[in-house]
Amino acid sequence: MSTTDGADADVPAFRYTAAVANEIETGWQAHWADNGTFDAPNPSGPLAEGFDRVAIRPHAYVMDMFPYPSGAGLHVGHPLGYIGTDVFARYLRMRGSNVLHTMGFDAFGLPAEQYAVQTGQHPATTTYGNIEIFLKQLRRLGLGHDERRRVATTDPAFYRWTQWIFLKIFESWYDPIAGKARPVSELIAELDAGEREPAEGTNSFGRPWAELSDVERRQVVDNHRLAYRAESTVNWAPGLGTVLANEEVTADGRSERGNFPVFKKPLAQWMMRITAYADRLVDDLDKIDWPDKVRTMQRNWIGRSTGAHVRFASGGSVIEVFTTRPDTLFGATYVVLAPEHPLVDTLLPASWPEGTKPSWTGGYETPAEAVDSYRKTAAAKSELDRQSDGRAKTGVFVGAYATNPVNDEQIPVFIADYVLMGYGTGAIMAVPGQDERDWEFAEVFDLPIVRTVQPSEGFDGKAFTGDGPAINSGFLDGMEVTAAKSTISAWLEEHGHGRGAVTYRLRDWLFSRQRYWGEPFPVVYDETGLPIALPESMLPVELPETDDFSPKSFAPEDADSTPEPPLGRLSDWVEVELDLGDGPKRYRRETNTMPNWAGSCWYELRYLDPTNPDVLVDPEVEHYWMGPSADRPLGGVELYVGGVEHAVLHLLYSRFWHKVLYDLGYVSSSEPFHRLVNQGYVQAYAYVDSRGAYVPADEVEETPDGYVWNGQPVQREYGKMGKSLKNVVTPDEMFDAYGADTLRLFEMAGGPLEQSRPWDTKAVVGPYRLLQRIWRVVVDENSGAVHVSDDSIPEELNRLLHKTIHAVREGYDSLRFNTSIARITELNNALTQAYPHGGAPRAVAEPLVLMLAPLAPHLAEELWSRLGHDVSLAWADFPVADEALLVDETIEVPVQVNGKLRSKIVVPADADVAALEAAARADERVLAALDGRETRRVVSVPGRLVNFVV
RNA sequence: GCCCCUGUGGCGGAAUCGGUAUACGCGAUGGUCUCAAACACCAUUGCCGAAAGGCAUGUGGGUUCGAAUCCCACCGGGGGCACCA
Repeated sequence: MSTTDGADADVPAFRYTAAVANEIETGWQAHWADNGTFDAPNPSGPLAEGFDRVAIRPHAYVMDMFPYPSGAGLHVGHPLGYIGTDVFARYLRMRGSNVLHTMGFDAFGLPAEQYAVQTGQHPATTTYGNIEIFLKQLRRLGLGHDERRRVATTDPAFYRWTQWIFLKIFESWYDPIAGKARPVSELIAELDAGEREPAEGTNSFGRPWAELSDVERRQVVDNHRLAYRAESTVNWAPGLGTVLANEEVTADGRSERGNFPVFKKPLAQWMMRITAYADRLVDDLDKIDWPDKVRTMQRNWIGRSTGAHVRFASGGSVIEVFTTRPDTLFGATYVVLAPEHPLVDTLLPASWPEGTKPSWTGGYETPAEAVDSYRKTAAAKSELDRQSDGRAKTGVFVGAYATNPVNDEQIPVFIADYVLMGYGTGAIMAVPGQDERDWEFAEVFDLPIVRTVQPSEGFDGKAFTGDGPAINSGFLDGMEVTAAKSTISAWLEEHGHGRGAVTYRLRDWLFSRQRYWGEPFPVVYDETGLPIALPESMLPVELPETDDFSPKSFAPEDADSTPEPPLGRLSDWVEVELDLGDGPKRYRRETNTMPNWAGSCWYELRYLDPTNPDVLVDPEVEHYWMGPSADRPLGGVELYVGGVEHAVLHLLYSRFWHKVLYDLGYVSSSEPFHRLVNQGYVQAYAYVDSRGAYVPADEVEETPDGYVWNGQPVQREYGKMGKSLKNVVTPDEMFDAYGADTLRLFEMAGGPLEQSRPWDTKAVVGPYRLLQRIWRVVVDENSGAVHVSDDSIPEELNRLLHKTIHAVREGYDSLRFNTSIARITELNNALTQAYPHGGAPRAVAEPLVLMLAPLAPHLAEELWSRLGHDVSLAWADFPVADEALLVDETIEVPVQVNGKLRSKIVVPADADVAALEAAARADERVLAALDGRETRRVVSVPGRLVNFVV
């Protein structure tokens, strides 16, 4: 690293060097901490001190996605977003807002536990050690956090409330009529009063509520809960030793963490009824200020499809299918069920009916054998197999026919693995004429194909999925798709053959994990085996101390293994005697723990009121910071910055929890994060030698012949920053070489926050020079004296100052800090040109320092103080541009001939259309370009340009 | 395959109300300072051309007095989804 050394004899004694920067920075960091500079007062409660000072101000909540405190510490890519929110928060504060900006730690979860297992230390020890390292690095960046509000999800005082929220969710059900969550106690009261019967699918006992036993009633109620235990097909990753949520499994059937194979396995697990919120989660996306990309991903993930259920009679049974194209019903030439569909067994005849095509039977003697064999093959197929066989359509006839309700045609019923039990009704009506998958299947099994939509002219494909008039469709003929859909839906309903229906791709959220390092469930089981919520007074249920915290994992491919929660080994903890109101009794504790997403589902609320022992957040405090407003109709955090990788994980789960809390009346906002920005990634070059091995990137030199390391040529690659690529640059290196302000400025100068950019250490000198030059405007490098003057500002410079203020504010407002930096640089360049030996007017120097403050706060504070101010500039007023000075008296206007630039003329700023044209016509270069030709048209736009068309 | 984003000098990027393309920075080149180097400072720097001028925002078309910006098609890069009926 070649940079200046403050002790170097040739360098002026008072130049801004890395050593000076370090001294200034640690000094101001201590000052801020000692004075609570960034403490944001709450309207009430323990953090209310000083609120009267800010009560009439606007307020803003600016937040980062909190980090996972890994053992590796930070590299220069990590703080990009943290610096961005800090700059914005500091700017808003200087614009007069009470700004809440803080940081916490998301510290439960797999990586912390794996790191602990590897190092043989308890996860608590490693986690809190890592948090210390992170805090040191974050502090050194000069982030203006309200440190009183810091939380860690692993702190019992924090997860007490994670457990409390779980209990609220457990004690709630979704009332589809009210369209919101309500307490289970109200459900029970309504059931007891006979005002309501159990919801469809929740009562498997075949008797009404009034005739059920107590235990049966408990089960019926449990089936309504938003947090419930259910036996269902879940994602089991033996290599991790835990089950996973759908969102944590990649498209090729592996775990997102660790890349282990994931198997579908029926297991009893805790689920969260996020599907009850599917509509609201989709609809509210339109009312929040998020990137389209993330909103699209959430919409796709939820996968709402509007269509209809249609009933096909088959023997004595009814097959209900879901379709988004009820208008194509006349073209339904067969029906397909998922192989696991429960109706299949009742449909099976003893033998193949007359006329069964040999290719439909799979070569088996009876339908039962054929179905049995097909099911086995399908079940043995992994996700990977399914993809690798090119999705060739397979299936088998079940030996039964169904009646198409619209034309009474008898159509065959198949099972095939291209129909999924988990979606819709697990059954489809196949319309090969309008569906590509159905077409392929029809070709394989030689099934009839009927077009019911007239393909557009020139269409030469197979299935036609576009819009067009209905054909071969009886009373629908001639209608366009939309009209045909509503007509047939009405017909189906009228004749009792179906009704409009909506289905979702979203599945309920698998909420239990077989890990030690997570929040214990506040749940016990009695002799019935049904869960019982512990009372609030027993919270937190603390994670028991143990050395035996390693997960029980298995060979990654061992699909037959079964999860074993580590807490299950602690029998003294699991078996417990409690008095839950009916005298002391023995109970068994729940031994699963919550997934690492739990804490991050609500931490934005705890920041607001981090020490409140009575409620998770004081409603007045929540309403002040997050309540709905004109700008934020659903409320929520003003700005939330984090990586796009959480688009359907954290950001979906936290919206769900927030909506439950909203329904139950604990918060006034119905969305947690009003505005979301995904910061880009800092990427880095890596270098490989001729054998393909990575060489240390910081030792590679660029020569005219290419890149060279240790005398040998190497190839440049581009990728993530990381140990394995030997290209990590740490903030600490940058602090040593340049100081934190230079690093902050450099990270923000690289482009808009959303944009990924390559790290280029040698470009860091740019911002470093800028800071040196700003320093030099205020401080004499040789004497150390402040050398600004009290002279008045020359007219031209004053106009530049105010234009700069205007542009810099625009940059800050729109999170395009790179443009703010460019304008600050321009102003400073003008100053150093005009006053090369000092003497710049204080009236320019001071606003310059203030404008720089959000980006390079330490240097700005230092200069501000040297300029004679004895109070931190953190709350100083951001400079305001004088509108009158934004427009010049004369302006330069381009003149074009036929759209080509031919000259520029200087005219009064208020020159009108005619004056502008006259001035242009008087210009010699314009005359030459016109060359005496007649102008056919003249476009004269005041303040913009003149264009002659000849 | 479908959907979304994106393409501007050697590099990061400005210019998004359709109105002077390339602000600002890095790098490069020349200079000042220095015994020398580094640092710092000053100047030049889209391409072709001696100049006049011409050509340039992935490619090809279109709309327009005028297009990096709007429309169509194609090509390249990144991301998401992937038998979801």
